[in-house]
Amino acid sequence: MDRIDRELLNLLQRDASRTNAYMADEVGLSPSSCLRRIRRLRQAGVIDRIVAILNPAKAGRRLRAVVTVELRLHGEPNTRQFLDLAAREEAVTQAHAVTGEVDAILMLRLRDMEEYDALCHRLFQNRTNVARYWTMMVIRTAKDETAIPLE
Amino acid sequence: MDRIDRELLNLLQRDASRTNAYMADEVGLSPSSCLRRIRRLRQAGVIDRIVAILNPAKAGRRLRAVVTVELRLHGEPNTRQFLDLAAREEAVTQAHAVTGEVDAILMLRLRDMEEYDALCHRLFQNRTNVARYWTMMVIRTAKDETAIPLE
DNA sequence: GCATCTTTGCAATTTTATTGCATGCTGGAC
DNA sequence: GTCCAGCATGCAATAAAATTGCAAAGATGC
Repeated sequence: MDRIDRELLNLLQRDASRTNAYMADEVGLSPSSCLRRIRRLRQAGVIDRIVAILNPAKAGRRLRAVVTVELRLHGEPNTRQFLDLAAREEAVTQAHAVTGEVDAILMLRLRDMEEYDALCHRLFQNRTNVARYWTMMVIRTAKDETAIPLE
Repeated sequence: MDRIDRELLNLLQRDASRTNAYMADEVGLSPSSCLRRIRRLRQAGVIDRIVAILNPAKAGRRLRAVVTVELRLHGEPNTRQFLDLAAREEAVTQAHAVTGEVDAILMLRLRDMEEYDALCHRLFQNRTNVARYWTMMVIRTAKDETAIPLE
């Protein structure tokens, strides 16, 4: 993982649709060397995957929300069980166990409030292990970056 | 945006590194038709970009945190100012204005607690418009999906 | 039902990725 | 400092993939 690898990763994190020749030129390598480095980074698992990022507005998922969740029964197996339940939901894009006043935090992508309502019923009502939850609807997003900063 | 477009988008959201011929076969189209659809989806902005998703652990950003922020002065211009400040930070991967008990929420990717400490000083200390903030360190991530669910 | 505009598949062409191989560089042992 | 082993590199050839023109099929509006 030298300087060139980091440059390549940064390029790929911004736009992975460019040709190998372009990126080779960008980092000052021959196409073959560049390709072999990228392949190595993939096989080593540094690059997890290459994906298309959609425009949420044009894909019909306009609403975004963050939900913090306090569980009734805390501790590992209970938290895990709740997270697994949440992870199965399409609208849940991220599900984390966290430190602090709450036990878990969910990021949602919703079509409308109807979907939110239905989701709440499935995840937070009676039978589940949820004591309380707080929903924050996203008003405006100033930054939304998939790239991980490399030193 | 018919069934085939949605299938293509779903394929691309999971793995955009496959060949056009493979995806054409997957959705039952000829390579040329498939390519033209994908190009159209890109030009229409439905596909925003194609990016590499790195493995955070192997890229040296092991810590993840969610920070909720209550501002001293609420309202549009103040919120915007804070978000813009936060967005300029490398470690901030997401910055949202939200409804609820707090005004903003930040998602962080950190190398270590030292970086967290430095970030807090820059974003939350004295001169800034922050009244209080609550940090939730991510213990475990059960789901972390970039794909947007398409009906 | 007809004319028009769009999408499709095929085949040819162009571009891009991939590989073998010889060379050069790097770091460690002595 | 010198030698050696192990990699990374660039070049050129090859294989694979993307891209385009064109004619036919399909959808849309009147």
